[in-house]
Amino acid sequence: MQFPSLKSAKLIHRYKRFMADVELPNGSQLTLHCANTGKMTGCADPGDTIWYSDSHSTTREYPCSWELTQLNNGDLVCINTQRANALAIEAIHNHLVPELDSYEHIVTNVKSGIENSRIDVLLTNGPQPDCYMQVKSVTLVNNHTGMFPDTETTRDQKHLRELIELHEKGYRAIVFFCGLHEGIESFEPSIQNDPEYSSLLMEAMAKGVEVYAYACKFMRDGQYPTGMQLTHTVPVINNYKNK
DNA sequence: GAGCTACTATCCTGACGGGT
DNA sequence: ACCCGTCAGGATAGTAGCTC
Repeated sequence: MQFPSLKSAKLIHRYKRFMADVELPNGSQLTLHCANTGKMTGCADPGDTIWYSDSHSTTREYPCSWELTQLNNGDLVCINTQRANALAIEAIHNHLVPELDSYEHIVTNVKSGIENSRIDVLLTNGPQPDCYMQVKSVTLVNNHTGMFPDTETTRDQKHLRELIELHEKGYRAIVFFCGLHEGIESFEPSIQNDPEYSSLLMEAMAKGVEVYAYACKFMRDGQYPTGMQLTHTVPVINNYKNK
C-alpha cells in the first residue's frame, strides 16, 4: 500500500478521541482528524513525531488525517485503523496469506445476519464454505509482542461472539490481527486491558475460530515513509491458560 | 451526585430515488 | 438498465447537559 503524500509534525496533544493538535515545522498549529478510536497507548504521547495526510476535502472540518507515529527509536506505527482492512485485503489479493489463498471473491463490510451487525470481510469461492473475517489493527506493543485490545472493548467482544456463532453455523470464521507497528515479533491478547476479550478469544480458538496475526514492513524513501505492506505471519501466544 | 442521553468527526458501504 | 447523488447506519470514548 502506498501512502498518500505525507507531512511531518510534532504532536501537541490528542483530545475528544478524534482530534489532535500538532505543531508544524514552521511553528504554526494544525488540528488533525484522528481515525483511531482506541487508547493509542505508546503512540500518542505529546512531543511524538507524527505524519499526516491532507485530503484537500472542502466538506471536512479537519481535512488532514493523522496517519503515522514515529517512535523515538525510529519505528513507525500506523494509527489509521482504516488502513488495516485495506492492508489485509491487499495481502490476500497478492497471495501473501496462504491460509486464504483459495478464495476468489472478497467483499467488505458485509452484514453477517447476526444482530444487524457487519463483518469486515467476506471471502467466497464457489462451493467452499463462506469465510467471515474480522480485521483488528494492532498498535500496542510490549517488548516486541503486539497486544490487542488496548482498552476494554465490548464491541470487539461482540465481534468474537458473532464469529463463534458463524463458525457454529458452518462458516469459516477468522480473526485477523494486522500488526501496524514495526517490530512486532509475536502477538498475544491483552489480559490486562480486557480479560473478558482475552478469555473469549481463547474460547473462540478452542471452538474452531481461526486466529492469525501478521506483521508489516514500512517502505521509506530516506526518512520519508512511502508505504507499508503485510509481510509475514507471527505466532499467536495463548497466554490465558497460564494466568 | 448518579445515571442517562446526545453530541462530537469521519469514513465506508448499502439502500434508495431520480434522471437519462 | 445504468449512473449519480443523497442519506442512513455502524463504529468509537470523552464530554456536556439534562433528569431524578
